[in-house]
Amino acid sequence: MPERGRPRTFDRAAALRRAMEVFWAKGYEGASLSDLTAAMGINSPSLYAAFGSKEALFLEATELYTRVEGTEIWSALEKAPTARQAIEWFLRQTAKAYSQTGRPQGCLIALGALHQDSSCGAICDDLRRRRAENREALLRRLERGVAEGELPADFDCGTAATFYATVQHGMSIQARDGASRSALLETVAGAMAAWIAMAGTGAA
Amino acid sequence: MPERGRPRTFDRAAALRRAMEVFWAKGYEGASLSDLTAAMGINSPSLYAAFGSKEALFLEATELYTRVEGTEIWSALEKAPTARQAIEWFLRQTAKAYSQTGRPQGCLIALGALHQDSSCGAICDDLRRRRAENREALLRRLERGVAEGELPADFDCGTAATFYATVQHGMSIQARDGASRSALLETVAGAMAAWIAMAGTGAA
DNA sequence: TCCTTTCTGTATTGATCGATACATAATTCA
DNA sequence: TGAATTATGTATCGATCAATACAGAAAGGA
Repeated sequence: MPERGRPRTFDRAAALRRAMEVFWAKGYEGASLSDLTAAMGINSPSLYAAFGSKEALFLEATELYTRVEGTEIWSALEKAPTARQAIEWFLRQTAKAYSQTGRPQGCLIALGALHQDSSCGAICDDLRRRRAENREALLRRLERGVAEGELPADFDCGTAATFYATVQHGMSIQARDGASRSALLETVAGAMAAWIAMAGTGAA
Repeated sequence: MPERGRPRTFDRAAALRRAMEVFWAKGYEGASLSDLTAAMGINSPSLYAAFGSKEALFLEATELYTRVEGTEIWSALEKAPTARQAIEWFLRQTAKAYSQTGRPQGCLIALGALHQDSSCGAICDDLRRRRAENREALLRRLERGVAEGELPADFDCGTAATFYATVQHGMSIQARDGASRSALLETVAGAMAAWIAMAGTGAA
């Protein structure tokens, strides 16, 4: 069923990816329509026809970010054979992703919109929800470790999930400050040192 | 030597404090001149006469924040008898400060301006410098712990300072997400668990 | 009292914000 | 081929941005 009317002359998916990069680098409020249209290679009427509004474009961009940029970080959680390795791989992939050159540093979900009082309530709510989901994913993996007997029954999964999620948020700010990969890995080393004490299981 | 000309009719220090609270809640770019003048109870010409520009006002506000709001957090570093207690008090004071009601949550220095690409280069540089100073303060306290024999000679002060500074940054985002004090203290507990492994000294 | 200096309030500046009106171009359907 | 539909480019909308011009008010110095 071919579409009616004049066909679109730009690649919607490619334009969305460019928009994601602009939001990633500048945040929701810091990214102006001029920034977006310039990066996307289109005029504002095309943007509004294809995406609806700046807010809707941002929500699509974060969805793309979650689906594309976060896969290596979060798939590590599932692939790792133990909870301990899951957390360590998760943090190491974070350090790697946050220090890659040629793209914005840190995480769009963590840094995209932190000041609720502005006119971006829905944006802040969406990012907050995604951050909460990240903690939930950590929590589930830790609880699996308890269920499988890797971790003691009294292991405090909630505390550990909160802690590691918070460490990852901090790494976004660290990365924005220009931290090298080795500096980010120092944070990982510190966070994994906590594991030893929390789980009572040594060995590196 | 009395001042020439018509005297100012508002309290400059009180107005600066109001401005600090607005920047704290909304960030540098999110705080408009209208927001600022409304909170300060003055008109924009008075703001410019007294502070110079929005940028200069922000720099004064961060200086005030560092001097007033951070004292309990950073004085804990010096007062604590051991490096271990210094870090723990530092984190506990952070959890307490970041979860106080009736004021913005999280840290102005950590959250005030994270997107450099905007037109706020000097602002971002100033905040980044202050964040680096915070890590340096942690580093000095840890090195003192080594010098005093509390910590082993091969204790990696740099890694630990980076780690704890990053945890504090993460706690700002956690606080912005509405985390309760007990949730922030979970992060503190996780971070202090790392101490046991890093320093090789147990006991709570 | 008059002059100088500084602050205050009103009104406004040019620039930029997010979002659209409108005419034209390009396609499908009948 | 003509009508309907959708996209594009130009040009612009009212609102808001940070920052000021200007005239009047309130002080000290002469």
